[in-house]
Amino acid sequence: MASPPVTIQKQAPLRGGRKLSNRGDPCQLLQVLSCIPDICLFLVLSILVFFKSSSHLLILCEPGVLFSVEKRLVEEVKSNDTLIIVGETGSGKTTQLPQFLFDAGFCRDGKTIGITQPRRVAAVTVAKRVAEECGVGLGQKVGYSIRFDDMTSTSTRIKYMTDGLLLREALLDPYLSRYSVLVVDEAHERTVHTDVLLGLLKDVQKARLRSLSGKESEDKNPNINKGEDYQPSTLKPCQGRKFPPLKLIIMSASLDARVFSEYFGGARAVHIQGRQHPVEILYTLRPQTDYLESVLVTIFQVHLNEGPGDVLVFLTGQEEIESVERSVQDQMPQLPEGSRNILTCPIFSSLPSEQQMRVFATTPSGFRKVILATNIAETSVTIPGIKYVIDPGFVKARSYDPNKGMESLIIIPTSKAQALQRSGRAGREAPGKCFRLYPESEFEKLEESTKPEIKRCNLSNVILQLKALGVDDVIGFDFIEKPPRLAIVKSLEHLFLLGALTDECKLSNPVGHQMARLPLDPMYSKALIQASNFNCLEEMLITVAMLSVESIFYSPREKSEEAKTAMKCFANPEGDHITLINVFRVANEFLEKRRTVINKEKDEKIMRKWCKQNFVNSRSLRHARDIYRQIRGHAEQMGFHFSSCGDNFLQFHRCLAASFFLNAALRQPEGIYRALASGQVVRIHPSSVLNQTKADCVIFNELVQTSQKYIRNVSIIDYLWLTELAPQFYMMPN
DNA sequence: GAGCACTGC
Repeated sequence: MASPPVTIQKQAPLRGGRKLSNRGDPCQLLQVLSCIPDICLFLVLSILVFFKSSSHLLILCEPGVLFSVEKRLVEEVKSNDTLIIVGETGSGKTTQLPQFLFDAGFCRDGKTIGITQPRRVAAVTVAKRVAEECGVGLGQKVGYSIRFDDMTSTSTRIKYMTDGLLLREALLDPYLSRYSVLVVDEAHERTVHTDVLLGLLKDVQKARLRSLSGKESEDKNPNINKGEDYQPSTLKPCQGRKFPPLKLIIMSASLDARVFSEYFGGARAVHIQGRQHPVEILYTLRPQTDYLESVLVTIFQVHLNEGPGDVLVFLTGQEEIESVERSVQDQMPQLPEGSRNILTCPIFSSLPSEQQMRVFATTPSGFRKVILATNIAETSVTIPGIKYVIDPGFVKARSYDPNKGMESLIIIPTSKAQALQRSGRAGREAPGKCFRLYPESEFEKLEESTKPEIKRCNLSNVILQLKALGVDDVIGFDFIEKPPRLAIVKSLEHLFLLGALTDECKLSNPVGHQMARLPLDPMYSKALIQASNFNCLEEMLITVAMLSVESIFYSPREKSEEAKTAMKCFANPEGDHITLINVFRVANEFLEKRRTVINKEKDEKIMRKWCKQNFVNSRSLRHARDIYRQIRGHAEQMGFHFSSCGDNFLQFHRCLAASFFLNAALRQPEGIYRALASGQVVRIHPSSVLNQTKADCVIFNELVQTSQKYIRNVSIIDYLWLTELAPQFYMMPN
């Protein structure tokens, strides 16, 4: 296991893309290659100088010619309905552009400029900064709106929000009539929400134009010559209302603006130069057989041979992070005296937040921080002080098999865009270095960009949303990239079996419409609707909220026995669903008993303490409580019949069967289970309370392939209920 | 008897 600490000789950084073989290096691990041609270096430097004296955006129009951008950008927006802006990180596009547009009068008549972000934290932090820059209180002229947290008012004119939230808004206001401009930021990340939003906005833009020209009726009239490139809007007609044109701005960090430009009919694209410092890229000479070993060697090489600065290492998951951390600790004593000053710092999303915060603490003097991160550090979290990035070139990615209805997590090579994003993390404050642990020839073979999420996920929710927006032909919908046809068909089938769609594939009334209104997985929405009929709405509200979050139980390796004992207090022999209800109820009772007045911060503290004692993940529980409150509000608005089954869970279990019938599994002679819908052989996940019990028939909520095919969140049901409660799927032979 | 990247409504 032990790998000898490696000494390497220091090499002069090169410019101009020349390669050096590192003769004389016994390890021959690394080879230097600069990615920054001299001309670029010059440009970046000249801009840096300019930035010192002005906070304005810069636009690069012709080589070497710099314009102050405000006027120019506003002109571009005025003369183009759709504009693509390619801006590097640090260009200030997200904070500056909306202010320019506001000043240029785009908020006249009480209209709003909306800016979408893929992540909640980005929406909040950018809004705060812009409010500060404008010298206004947050929630006045500048505000943000994200799920569970709305900081806007009637006077808000610059509104930052998550893209998912804007999609929800479109359900209530299909023409997004309050917005004069919509800016889709970070479009290159291609999340499901961004992709659906782009398709929707393109449609809204067309429909608004048509509302002005009074040609709305043409869509419905077969006698009008519609020309070759005629594409009717799929939105519901706007019934004589007139809408001003919608300005669309797509902002992307990647260099392939072409995809977006082509999608929007050859829309104009402009580039904005950023403030990124140059990063030197280094590759290995040969492919590495064991990338974790290479990571270790490189960490020590950087530590022994490079100047001061913290190191960021990209790994694929918790297990790798913990293993590398152990190895670094084990081998540190072999380093020369005076060099045993590495401080390792893990960060991944399921790590409790107090421990995550360690990466932001200033490195004690005389130490070098080595941050071991998943791709949470790629976009979600920006860590200061990073000068060196070590990138083995792998990522754990979700993939989805529509045929089997199964998700799996697989380790795959990163894309070029991802590798670029990772290396950029070394150049945020000063010039840096990125060590890619593969040869340059391998880099050339990587995919240009990461496969858009919409091509590798379950589409049921997307399709339900589109149907609710009035898009009936989802297969024909103008996606920027079409998801696999099979995935669409399977999801349509799925929604039909849940009763959300009619035989004509239209949204059913009221079930389909109700399901679309609930911000939940369609199967969970269906469970809530069913629950009214089974007199257990209260219990089902808790259940779907708890099922909608990351795992509730937290079990650190070193305290797994204690965690197991703690979990037993909540366990119910009927299954995981009641067990989750127990956790929610006990936590709630504890809080009710402890609190005197309602004080949000104090409540949180009490909850965190309770969670720690009971090995419950406090972040997950808080999230579940938020979802519970939100969904309860929706259920009240929709006039659901509120009821509780108390401790008589028979009806609750029948309701589980009636809702999750597509996820039923039967026990086989050998103690394994067979999933009825797909015929796959599965096992009950060891974290389930039903693990090692012998129920004949169970329903489950998740089927995940890891080392085996596991079902998670499992409860016992009676086999006969399936034919009784879901005859559309389990027809009895006559 | 396992272990799961990251988001979002």
